[in-house]
Amino acid sequence: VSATLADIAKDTNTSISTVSRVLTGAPASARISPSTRQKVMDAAQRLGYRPNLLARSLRTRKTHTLALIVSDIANPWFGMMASAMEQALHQRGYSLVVCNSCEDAELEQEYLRMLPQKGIDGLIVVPLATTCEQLQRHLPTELPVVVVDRLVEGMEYSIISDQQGGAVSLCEELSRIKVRKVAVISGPHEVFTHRLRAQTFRGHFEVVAEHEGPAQLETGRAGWEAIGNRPVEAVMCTNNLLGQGALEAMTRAGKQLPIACFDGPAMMDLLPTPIVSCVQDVERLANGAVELALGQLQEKQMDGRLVMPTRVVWNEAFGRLRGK
Amino acid sequence: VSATLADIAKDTNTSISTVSRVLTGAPASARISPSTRQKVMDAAQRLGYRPNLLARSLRTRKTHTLALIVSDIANPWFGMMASAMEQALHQRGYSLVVCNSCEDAELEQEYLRMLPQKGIDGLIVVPLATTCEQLQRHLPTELPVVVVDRLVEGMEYSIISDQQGGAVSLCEELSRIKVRKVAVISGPHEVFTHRLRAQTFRGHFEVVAEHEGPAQLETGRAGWEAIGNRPVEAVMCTNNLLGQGALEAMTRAGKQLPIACFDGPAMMDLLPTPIVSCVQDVERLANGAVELALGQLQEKQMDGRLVMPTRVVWNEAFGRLRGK
DNA sequence: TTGTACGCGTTATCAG
DNA sequence: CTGATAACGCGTACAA
Repeated sequence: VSATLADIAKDTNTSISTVSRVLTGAPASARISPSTRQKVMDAAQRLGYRPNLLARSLRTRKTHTLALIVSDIANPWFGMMASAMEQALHQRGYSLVVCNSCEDAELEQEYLRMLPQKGIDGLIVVPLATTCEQLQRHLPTELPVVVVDRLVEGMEYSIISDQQGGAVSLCEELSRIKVRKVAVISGPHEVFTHRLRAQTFRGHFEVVAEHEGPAQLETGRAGWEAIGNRPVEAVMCTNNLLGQGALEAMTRAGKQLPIACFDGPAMMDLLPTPIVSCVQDVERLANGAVELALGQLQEKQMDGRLVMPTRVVWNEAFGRLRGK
Repeated sequence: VSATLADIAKDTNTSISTVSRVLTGAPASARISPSTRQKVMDAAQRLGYRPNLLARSLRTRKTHTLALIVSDIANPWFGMMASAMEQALHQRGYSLVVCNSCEDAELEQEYLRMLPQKGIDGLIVVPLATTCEQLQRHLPTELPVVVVDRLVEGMEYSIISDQQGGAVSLCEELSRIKVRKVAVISGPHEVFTHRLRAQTFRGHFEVVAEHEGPAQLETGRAGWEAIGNRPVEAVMCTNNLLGQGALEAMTRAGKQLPIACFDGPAMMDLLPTPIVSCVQDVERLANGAVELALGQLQEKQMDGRLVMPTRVVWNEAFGRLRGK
């Protein structure tokens, strides 16, 4: 398809190695006569030479490609994360292949098995797997892995937000508006973030209704239904999708209870329902994860467990309740 | 890192070729003695053999990897598209690398140059480039390319939604509620979809205000501001982000003019503002694009220009205006 | 300063 | 049925 080193060597009456040296521009190319170098570079230009990165990767064992595994990149939160990662990576000459585990542990394992064979330099993952053993079973031990938004015992590199801090802030905001009894709608307890957030919620309020399920819109809706006519004063959700689902169902039922959730819905300012949200700094999470992954590649000494701050925001409706 | 064909050959006292034949399971493996085959498969199992797909790709010139270039995967619409594509691809044994062109023509060119070197089997792109020449300048002519959501003169394979049909439907809905004068907020006219949609809008209504800019939230907000106190009866936007931006600004200004847009905001049902939206079937677009890309790889005969239907939906507030 | 030769792990051709 | 052997395109000791 494209000219190869051999083509250029032939064209310039030199050897492949010389051409390689010139074109890789490495220190080796320092000791090369200006004349041949010029000759080679001209020919490369003229023949439209493009290095075959596959071949190079086979040789150097570096693909300059990372993989990202998340449950579903259609989730806007993961979309933002992936976007930020891709940009950070591209800037440093890396590509990103994305994988949807679809909340399916089997599928996740399949990716875990396949990706190393494809040759990736590192892996960033928001895992379903909860143990290091499950995660690394099929991975070469020397493959850099970064766990994002989860904490997995035994995994050295991870980056998360301050879950408890954020959850506590949410609780405080609800307390401030005199809430005592809440409903908690939560993602799977096996999942780090959901478990932590729900726990914190329980510690602060009297939980008169609780619903658990996949972290999806549908669970949020079902969660609202499950409340029935119990005397809840606010609804707390452990992520954005759950919050949105609960909000939908609640609105449809003509109610406007305050909602507290993580990474709350876009455009909440336009909604009449009081919403307070603890938002994670997705960009910092993404950049941090990239940093950790690439840092491992350069065997850099780093703090392996990063914790990012969160920020609590609320919409106007909540602001009115809250006063001042 | 992992066992190679050579390792297995050594272990079983056979040759690399035999091992390869057994393990690739191709028709060639039909003529292989059951005994050696068993021996080999056992050894492969025992040594934990994993084919090095890089080496295989170098040989076969197939990477089983496609690339997707979009302006920004953080845009939920692109997120959904990417997600659907990835799932369709994974099902057929392909991976997906995603690239954000960030609405930057230079960056797009950079990806166009780099991706073929990395070895991809095909490319799916929602291009900024508007001519075939710009698009294919750096691409090997034999690389399968599918253009999504745009029409580029000279590109054989593309998949779009029925823009005019959808735009007309939107107009009809507005007409039905007696709208005559509208504001049009549009993405760049160079971009196929924005141009077509805006044109159709202009053909149906008296446009008393028009604003053009990058297809971003900010442009939507600015678009609203630009209306000033002109007598508009509805706001028409050429995509989701613009619609959302306009909606925000309008709500903040305490107005509730009807909004018509494409791929309208999530959760519009919860909003008091009347919204009518023409939604594209992202999944079908995604699956169709994958079909077209993989079809080219198998040299399948296909209709190269697919047009998908759209669907008009509205929220309750709009429904009330509209009546039955 | 430059060229030769080998290896990365596969697939594919051609003898035997 | 099986085994050498030659690619694929590139990097790099080692030799000249």
